[in-house]
Amino acid sequence: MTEAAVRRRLSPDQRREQILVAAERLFAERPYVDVSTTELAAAAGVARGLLNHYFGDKRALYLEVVRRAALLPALEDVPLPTGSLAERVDAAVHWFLGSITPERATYLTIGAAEGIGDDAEVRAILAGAHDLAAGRVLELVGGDPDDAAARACVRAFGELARGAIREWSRAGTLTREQAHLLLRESLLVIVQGVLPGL
Amino acid sequence: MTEAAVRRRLSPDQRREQILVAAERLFAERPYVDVSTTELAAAAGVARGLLNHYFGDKRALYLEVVRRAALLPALEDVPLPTGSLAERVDAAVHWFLGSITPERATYLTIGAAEGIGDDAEVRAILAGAHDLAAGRVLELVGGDPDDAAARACVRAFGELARGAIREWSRAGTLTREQAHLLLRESLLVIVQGVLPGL
DNA sequence: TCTGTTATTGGCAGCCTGCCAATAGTAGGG
DNA sequence: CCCTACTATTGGCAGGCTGCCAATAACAGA
Repeated sequence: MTEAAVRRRLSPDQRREQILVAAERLFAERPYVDVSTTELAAAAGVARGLLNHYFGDKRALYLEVVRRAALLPALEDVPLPTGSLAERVDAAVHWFLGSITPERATYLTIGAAEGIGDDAEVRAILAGAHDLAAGRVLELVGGDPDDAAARACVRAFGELARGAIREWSRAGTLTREQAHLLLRESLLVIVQGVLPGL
Repeated sequence: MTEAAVRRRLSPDQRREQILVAAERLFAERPYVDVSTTELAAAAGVARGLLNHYFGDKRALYLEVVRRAALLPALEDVPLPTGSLAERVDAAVHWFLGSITPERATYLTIGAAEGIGDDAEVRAILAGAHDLAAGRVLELVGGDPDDAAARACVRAFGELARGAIREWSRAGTLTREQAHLLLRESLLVIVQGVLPGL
């Protein structure tokens, strides 16, 4: 590849974004250790040292990528639905399923293929993002977002939701309708059969 | 520590086991990259080169540890319960919750705190173990283990189960009874409200 | 055009990993 | 009891990767 060897000077924000985009792609398709900083720099069309300049070290860059990927569904806002409980539950499920588009597929690889290893910082990032999404769902279905136990239940439901979405969107073992059915019925019974009994 | 510097010669099986035990501990409490082979060897009381001799490379050792940890609950067998559907569901949930003892806590860190990164081999290991557990649950509740869609639903339920167990056993945000209630009601509605509608 | 600012680069030093030849426990035969 | 063959085990070498830092060169403003 006869790359443009001319050194161009971008604004820090642009350069930062450029590096993050390249890093997100590489980190998503291969495990952390298999992606070298040399490779990251090449993919971003940048000298290796610049990664350290902008992010400190490789790990910090990685954490930034994880943060952005994890927050994807939680960021978009959705109008609070009205109607019966069944309708609000359906709307919540619809939102969650719809928030996973092909170009957001990176979200699905989160925590799905890594092994053991207790990384406190990564755990905090994921926990925060998942909790945010859980709070959103709890609002949508008309629950109390300040009820710690209820929130924990919905966080656990989030695991079910991500699992179902992976079965549908990656494995192809469920259709979207089947995933929707699974999540709707489960969330409904949680809201009206489990939360009151806590 | 004035370690026993005497070089002792063990049987390959013993040495292998000794290394695996040490590696499981280290890999469980810190991310892969932060655990050096030097450290692994020291923890096992062994020269660094011996790791390569027994496992090939660091990654292979790691995969072996993941494999053992992931298979923990799936390995123990449980008698098929009899009685009503509700009773069988309850028994299945009880088995899953009971399979997570403190000394098996490593199981809970699986896929819970690492970030993104699509590792095909790790994914295959985890998928196999989770599918095994799903098949077990499907048998316990009297479903058809050969129904691909049903199996996918129960695999997704497995995610909920691991999430609930983490909320209970690690975060402490749910009591065991609450986790049990959540899983029982969810599994019940899946078996009788979702699976028939596929 | 020139100059100051700072985005960007290239190379150095240290650590980690995989490999391999050398070493030394240990069992079994004499 | 000694000695030898087998092989478990070690230590060091070479290559690659990472973090750091001083040198360089775009670009804006005067």
